[in-house]
Amino acid sequence: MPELPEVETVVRGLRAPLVGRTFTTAKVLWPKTVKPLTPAEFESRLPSQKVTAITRRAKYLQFQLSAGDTMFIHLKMSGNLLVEPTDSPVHKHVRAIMGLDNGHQLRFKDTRKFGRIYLTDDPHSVIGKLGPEPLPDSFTVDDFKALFAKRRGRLKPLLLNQQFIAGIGNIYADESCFIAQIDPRRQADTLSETELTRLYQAIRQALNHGIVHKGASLDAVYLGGEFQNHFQAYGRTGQPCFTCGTEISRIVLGGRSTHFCSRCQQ
DNA sequence: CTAAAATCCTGGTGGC
DNA sequence: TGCCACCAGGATTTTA
Repeated sequence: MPELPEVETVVRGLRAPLVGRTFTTAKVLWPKTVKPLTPAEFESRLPSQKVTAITRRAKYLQFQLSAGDTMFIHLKMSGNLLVEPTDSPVHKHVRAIMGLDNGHQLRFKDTRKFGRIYLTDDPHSVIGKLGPEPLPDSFTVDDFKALFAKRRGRLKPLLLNQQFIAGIGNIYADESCFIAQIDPRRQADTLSETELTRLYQAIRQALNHGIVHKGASLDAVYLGGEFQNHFQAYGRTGQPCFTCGTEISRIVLGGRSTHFCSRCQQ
């Protein structure tokens, strides 16, 4: 359940139960979950550290800890974080358990085992190479245009490149291109000033919409609700474009499924 | 330099 | 019901 809006929603939901709490135990059930530490190192280093703040950088959750460490969690494709009573049943896909000082546990559940938990005193080693966050007002349209200077390659893979711009995933890349009415196959250095301005606004609109909507109904999203109704391109292969009625196309671009309207998006 | 393919993993889905 | 190919919201590494 990745992408910036989901991660932001998870962060907001974890602050109340976790900020101010102290970790008392740690158990790694799938060894590769932790980096760069071994499970034994992680299990001895986390306990006694208190959570002082939880923030987000790109698709990473960032836990500020009292001993000066930072714990980053990347959910990748299927990760999720649960706060559950210590005596409650542990789901089979839980990969790490972090005990709290109030009878609860933070449990990292991740079916596909791609997710990672980093514990380090050097945040730069984890998030140092990430591109800019697209949502703060300090990130201007001029900043966005500057990113495209002397960049080659097609547009969509560039939007997915976290070192180029941080936080955009496959869904919001497709949605942003649709909103901006730009073909995701375009060479990045052929976009006009007008198109770049549209794309900048589209990215922020799509991401903000995702945050607002998920904040309101996170449960409905993952219980199989009407979430997909909010997408205009992603996952709508063969269905009519809401703008012109043309069937939405699906192609593979940069190894990722890509959905777009061949008529609206030029 | 771009770019495609392989890799890490499990589970759901749709075709036969 | 079984079997199988294919698909999945990420990101890095390898290969061309």
